[in-house]
Amino acid sequence: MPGINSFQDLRNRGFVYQATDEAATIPLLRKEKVHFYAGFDPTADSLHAGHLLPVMAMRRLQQAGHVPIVLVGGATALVGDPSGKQEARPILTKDEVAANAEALKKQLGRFIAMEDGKAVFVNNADWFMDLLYIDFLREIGSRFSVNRMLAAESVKLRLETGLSFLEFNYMLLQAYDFHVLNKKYNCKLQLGGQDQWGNIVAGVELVRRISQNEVFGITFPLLTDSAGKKFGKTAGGAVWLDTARTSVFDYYQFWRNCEDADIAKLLFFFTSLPEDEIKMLSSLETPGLNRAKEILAYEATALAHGEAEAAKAYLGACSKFGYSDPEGKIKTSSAVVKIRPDADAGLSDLPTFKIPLSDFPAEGIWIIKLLTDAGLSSSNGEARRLVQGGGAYINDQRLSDLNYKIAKSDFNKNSMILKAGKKNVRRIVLE
RNA sequence: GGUGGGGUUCCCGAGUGGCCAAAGGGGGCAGACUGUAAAUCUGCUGACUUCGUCUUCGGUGGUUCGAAUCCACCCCCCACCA
Repeated sequence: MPGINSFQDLRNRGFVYQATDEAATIPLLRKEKVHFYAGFDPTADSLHAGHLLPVMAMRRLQQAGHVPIVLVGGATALVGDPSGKQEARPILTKDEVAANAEALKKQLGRFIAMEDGKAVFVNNADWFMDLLYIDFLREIGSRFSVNRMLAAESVKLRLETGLSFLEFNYMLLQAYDFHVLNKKYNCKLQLGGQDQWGNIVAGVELVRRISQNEVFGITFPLLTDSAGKKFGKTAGGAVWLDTARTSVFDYYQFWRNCEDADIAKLLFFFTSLPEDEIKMLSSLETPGLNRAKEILAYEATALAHGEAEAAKAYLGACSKFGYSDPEGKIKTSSAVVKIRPDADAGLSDLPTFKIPLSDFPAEGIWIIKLLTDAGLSSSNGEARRLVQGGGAYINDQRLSDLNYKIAKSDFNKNSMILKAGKKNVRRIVLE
């Protein structure tokens, strides 16, 4: 890749936490078109924001001309990676895992170009499911030292709370993945989170022992917000890429609501904006910093859900909370500048809950029920507390009457705005 | 298999017959202050048609007017031993 030093690029953007052999990886990525891989275990049917770091790194390397091998762990998900976890996960059925693998593949395709051999998609179920236990033990198991495995940080942690033999095997499986991919695709590099270090090193060593090939690994820092909490979690739990679980609007809002201290880091990781621009944006003073957050939110949302959806979310949010840079004074290469602020167009882009006109009761709709039905609270009790605590708003008027019935007169034409707290908005539409 | 220690509400963790929907902390939600930030302070935090009723303290039975608390059996986890 002439002129591009991919390793340095990753390092500059903060992706590199540890590397097995930095001195060798730098020239490798400069001189060759490298097949590299990262794995995703299909333990759920959707990725969430916490998965995105490796995805973004793969994307960057791909754009620099390297070839990502996206591995979905259809087999390893049946075992469960103990790394970085306090306790064993519930074991999924094979059917669940297979269905999840398909769903993840689809989502990953949005971030990583899959066409024309630009990327390879594999599922490790393809080589694990027919493997014979004794063969595996003899060929692979024999090359592992239990003494060494016990010394691994990820294992040590679990030695205190308990680690089943099933999970203990995970490291061998992941190492074997690397070996298979090295043999089949000449894969030379594995990426993973910081908690994957032990597994990655195991793979590097296994490949060397079996085939004498030199392969490498890079790990990413553990993403936490500045409060040290795990990244990608918010009000309703994880921030999913699946719009059925996390609406585009909420996805946008997740990024928009990041902490000041994290803005530079997040722009580096989750957007493709140039370094200089990111440094400029993240060093802006108060109102400008909010523009930086808008840009982050727009860019991240556009990647996950497309520019059109991201624009809607942007307009919806701005119509509610205001534009932080309405005159476009802040220079940015982001396509967000092309979106025309429109007086009220944004309102219709807010998450909407529809009520058929025919279902509208003559006596009105109990506010508590509507709050719950519209998804702003998870139970009537919670809705009640919300109202009692002064957190419920109808058309931006605080509502304190627990028995309030929403009447047709509360609607503007056929819509009204219902809010739980300042940020959770639902547009209620009669139709 | 033996011995000992455990399984409590989202998590950690108190509670050893009624005052227990269950202390305290964490997390979460909301309010005030703000910039849709952070920090801080305040309130809330099982469900329901909030009068009150119902479900919850590993499981199942039992004792009792009454059990998370006592008894029996069972399941699971941890430590040491084998």
